[in-house]
Parts: sequence; structure tokens; C-alpha cells
Amino acid sequence: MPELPDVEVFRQYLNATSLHKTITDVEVKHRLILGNVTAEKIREGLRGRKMESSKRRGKHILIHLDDDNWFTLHFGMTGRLKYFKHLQDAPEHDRLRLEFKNGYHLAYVCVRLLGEVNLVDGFEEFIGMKDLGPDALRLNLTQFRDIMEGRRGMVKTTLMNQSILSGVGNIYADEMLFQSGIHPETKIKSLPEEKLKLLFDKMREVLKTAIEKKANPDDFPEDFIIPHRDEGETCPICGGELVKTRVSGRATYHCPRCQKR
DNA sequence: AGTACCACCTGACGGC
DNA sequence: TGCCGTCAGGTGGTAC
Repeated sequence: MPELPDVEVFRQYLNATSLHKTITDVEVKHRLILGNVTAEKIREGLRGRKMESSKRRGKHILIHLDDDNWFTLHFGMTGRLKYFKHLQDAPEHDRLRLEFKNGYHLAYVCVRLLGEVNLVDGFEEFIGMKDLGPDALRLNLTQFRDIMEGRRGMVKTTLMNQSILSGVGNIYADEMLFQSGIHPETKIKSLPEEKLKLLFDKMREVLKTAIEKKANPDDFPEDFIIPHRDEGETCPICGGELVKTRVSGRATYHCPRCQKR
């Protein structure tokens, strides 16, 4: 689930439910989701604090606390947030749970424990620690060209490299390449200028559309490939059969007719 | 710089 | 029904 659009939706959810409320209790329910902090530090750092605002960089949410520290969330492959009142409504697999003064709770849910929470002094310090490239939605065409300049890798692998640009994952990489008519294994350096611009435009369009639709594939436009990522499914544009391959170890779907090498 | 492979985890699913 | 291999939208390390 959690690529840039999903994480942006989580951030909006957090903003709508959990800002400006005093945190009265913190429960770390599983240590594997802790980054460079101990359970003690998380508890001490959050208890009595309020979350005042949030930012997103790639697939990370950074929450500004009222003591000027930052509480960060990453969701791995299976993370999400859930705000609820009564403990009997607590979701399964919640790994961190905050309680607010109003009696409500915010759960950080992460089935596979591949996500991570952190507590850091500064925004930039965190970005540096994770070596995150510019956010895929806050990047202009010139910056995009500069970033891609001179790269010898495959286009899909490059799009998913969080140090080069952050936010694009396996699913949405497939979508923007499909919308651009680019084969996922195309070498960056062999992409003509206008194809690179098209990819930039489609990257933004796909991410923005997904956010508008609350990252729910059921509501995606008819011509999106995401709802058709499955064996034996057909291309929503030409009707041909989609092909599943593996690109840098990740399941990849494309339409051989619409995305020629 | 780029790639291939392994590892970290849990849960769902298909085959037998 | 139950066991087993395989796979899953992320990332990091290592070896080539």
C-alpha cells in the first residue's frame, strides 16, 4: 500500500484526527518498528506533547511536536494509521498506540513489521540520515532532468530509488511508465528528451490523481493499469494481454503493445 | 554506478 | 483439513 499517494492520504488523516491534542499515554507494542530510538525514548518524547503539524517527504511522514522535535513514521509494505475511541475498536497488529487527552487513540498498524518510527531533533537531519532525494511531487521539470542526466540504469529502477527521488514505489512506477508508453526496462540514457518530459508530466498526473482518489484503486480512472495488475488481465487501453516480469527483483506489469522498448 | 541476491517479517493463497 | 511453497505496494547490506 504505502507509496507517496497512500502516505499523503495517511498524513491528511493524521491532520484531520490527531493534531493539537495532548498525548497522555504511549504504548510501544512491538520493538521491531523502532528506528534509532528505544521504547523508553519514544514514550518520554511523546508523553505530554502535542503534534502541531506534519510534512511528507517521499514515503515518510514527519510530525512537528510542540517541543520542536520531530516524530517520524514510515509504513513499510503494510503500515497504516487508525484513529479510534474505544479499545474494543483497536485494530489488529497495532504496534504503537497513542492516547490523547480527549480519550481517543491513534494506532500505528504494521502487519509485517517492516515500517519504522523515529524521534529526531531536526527535519533536515532526518532527510540526511535516510538519504532521501527530492519529493516526486515537489520537483520541477528542470530538476527532474538534472537528476536523470547521465544515469545508466533502467527507468523503473531509477524511479524507485529513494535517494534519487523519493515517493515512487513498485506499483506507481508501473503506472507512470504505462501512462507514458515506456517499457520499464528502458535505459534512462536512451530516453529521448520529449519522452523524459512526458514521463515527468505523467509522474505528477498519476500521483496527483491517486491522492485525489484517496489512493483507492476502485476509484482510479478507467485507463489506469493498477486495477489490472494480475495474471491474465488485459490492457485497459488496447485490450491486449498484460505481461508480468521481474525488474530488479520486483513484480512488474506492462503492456507489450503500448510500451515498446 | 548499477545490478543481483539475500535478509528482515507476517499473512494470504493455491496446490496437493 | 492441513501442510508447504510462493508471493506481497519497502529497504538495507554485500558482493560483483
